[in-house]
Amino acid sequence: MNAVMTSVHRTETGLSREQYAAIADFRFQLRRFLAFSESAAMRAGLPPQQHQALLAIAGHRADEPPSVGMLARHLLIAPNTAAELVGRMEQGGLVTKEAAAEDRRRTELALTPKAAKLLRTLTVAHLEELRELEPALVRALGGIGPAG
Amino acid sequence: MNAVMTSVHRTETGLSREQYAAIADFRFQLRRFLAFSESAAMRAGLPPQQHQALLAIAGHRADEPPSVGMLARHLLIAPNTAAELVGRMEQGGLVTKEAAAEDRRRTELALTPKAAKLLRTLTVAHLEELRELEPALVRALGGIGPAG
DNA sequence: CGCTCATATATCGTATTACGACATAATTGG
DNA sequence: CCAATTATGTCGTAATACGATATATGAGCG
Repeated sequence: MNAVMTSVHRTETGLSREQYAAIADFRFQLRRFLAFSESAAMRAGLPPQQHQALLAIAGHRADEPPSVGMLARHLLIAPNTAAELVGRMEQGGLVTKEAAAEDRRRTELALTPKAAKLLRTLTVAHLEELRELEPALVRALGGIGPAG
Repeated sequence: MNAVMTSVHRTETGLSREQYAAIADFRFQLRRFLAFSESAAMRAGLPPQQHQALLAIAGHRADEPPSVGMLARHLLIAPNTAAELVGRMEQGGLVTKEAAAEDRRRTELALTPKAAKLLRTLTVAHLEELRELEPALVRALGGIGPAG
């Protein structure tokens, strides 16, 4: 809104209660979306992180075929954690593992039909929910930067 | 749903690889921010959820004074989980508890000076980081709704 | 008023999962 | 071919959220 610093309730530290409230609200909106996502995944019978893994595999860029390490980078988890996650997903019949042809250290991943179907259902629900939550998210984000 | 279906690479299920990639990218951007936030909190000596609790308390709306239940609602956790969280924060010297005057079932919370200082530092860092990440977040969000 | 029900918080045992430390296999670079 | 690096896998541990349960307080009502 205004270029200069004219917000009310500024404390001695340079941070106003409004700024705390703006960030808190943004985090609340994030939690709302994440809670929806977790709930939807669990209702579909998937631990949330396995849903994220399926999404990362399905949405992988062509230059980086799905692998354990690719999952670790995309999900921002340690490589050994990704290996454990993939192990659970294989047990659940969601992915298949196969040593890569060029570099046999790498384990390439593929979704099973079961996983593809689950992910499709979840994604439809997420697209709808995101279109509903987007305004609140953008508004919350906007309340942080310029407005102060 | 949508009026016309014209996106490329549409699969037999009505979801394109681009849509999966768009949602995956949005989640990746969210994880980047959340990972920054967790890392910043840990570096400050705070478990991430305790940082969120401090933020919720500092940014509380005037009509709902900070309490265990208010935290549960704001952080989207069960009331007993919020009670445990507050217990850990009290042990850590971050909050003080006091039975509310009007309703002695409620436990009202207040930040200690130590917590206020930690939160201020963290918030400054978050404001800066959010201003940097905001474009990527908005772009990722925009890639979902209209573009399909 | 006394009783019952609902609400707010607290406690405890359990389950999930991410990590560090470590191990193994495969590739790379001399 | 050997040393270093990379990719994945295994195992024990730690953190924390939850369900079940308990206690205390408030609210409604005959």
